[in-house]
Amino acid sequence: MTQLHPKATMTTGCSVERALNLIDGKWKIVILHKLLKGTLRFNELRRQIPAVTQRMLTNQLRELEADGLIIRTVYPEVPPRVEYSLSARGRSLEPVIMALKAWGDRNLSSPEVEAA
Amino acid sequence: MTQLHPKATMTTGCSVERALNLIDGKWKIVILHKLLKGTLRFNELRRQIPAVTQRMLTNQLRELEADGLIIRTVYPEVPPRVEYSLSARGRSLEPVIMALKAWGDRNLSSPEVEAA
DNA sequence: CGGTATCCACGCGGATACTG
DNA sequence: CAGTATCCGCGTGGATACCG
Repeated sequence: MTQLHPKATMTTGCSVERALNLIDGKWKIVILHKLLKGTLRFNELRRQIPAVTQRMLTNQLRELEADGLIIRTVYPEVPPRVEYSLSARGRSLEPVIMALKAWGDRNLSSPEVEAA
Repeated sequence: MTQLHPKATMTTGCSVERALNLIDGKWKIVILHKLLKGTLRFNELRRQIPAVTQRMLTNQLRELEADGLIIRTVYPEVPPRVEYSLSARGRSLEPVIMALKAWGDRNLSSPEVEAA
């Protein structure tokens, strides 16, 4: 045991702060976003998020699992196969993720700024 | 120069990742959430977010300002007065923040609810 | 009041090597 | 394929003191 992800859940502050505790970490939202489209294997996730390292991906996946946002399924096959999918709780974050994506598409795709 | 907040903006990954770069940091979303209700002074923000330290609050506010999400107004008065408010861009994040808050309220069963 | 400046600890996170 | 293990730099962020 490397004793990573020593957080899982926290109980401080308002609902916004507490919600953030579940989705902070550099890659959680991105991972959840990818999984919205369907179940993915470990290396499929890696390929879809090139900037993440293996270590970090594992770490974030473990935290997401510990928080009940994703489901990790191991198939005891000869070439190991592990699939990650959203739990009901994780899927309930879809409005948040899509709102964030919509905002990103609108505010970051266009180089123009400050449309007051 | 303390050389803090050396990020401001990044341009990597998909729109979700890039959007996250603007709102990562432990307190940004919380700050934006508080400012949704109206302009606040520095110490008013501190009081509304007890867990944040002065240093971090300053840091996060500077980054938010650099990213054009909030507006910092200094009133040259004898007891200094600095007010923070959302920019148009920052206010456009309201759907994201409210979606997150709604999710937190529903999934974390918060003991208290604040009026939107 | 609204910050800076400085010191310092800790853990995040990258790089690399190894495994069942 | 899907991880662990280990090393380690560096940024994050707390505590404290000071300032205009």
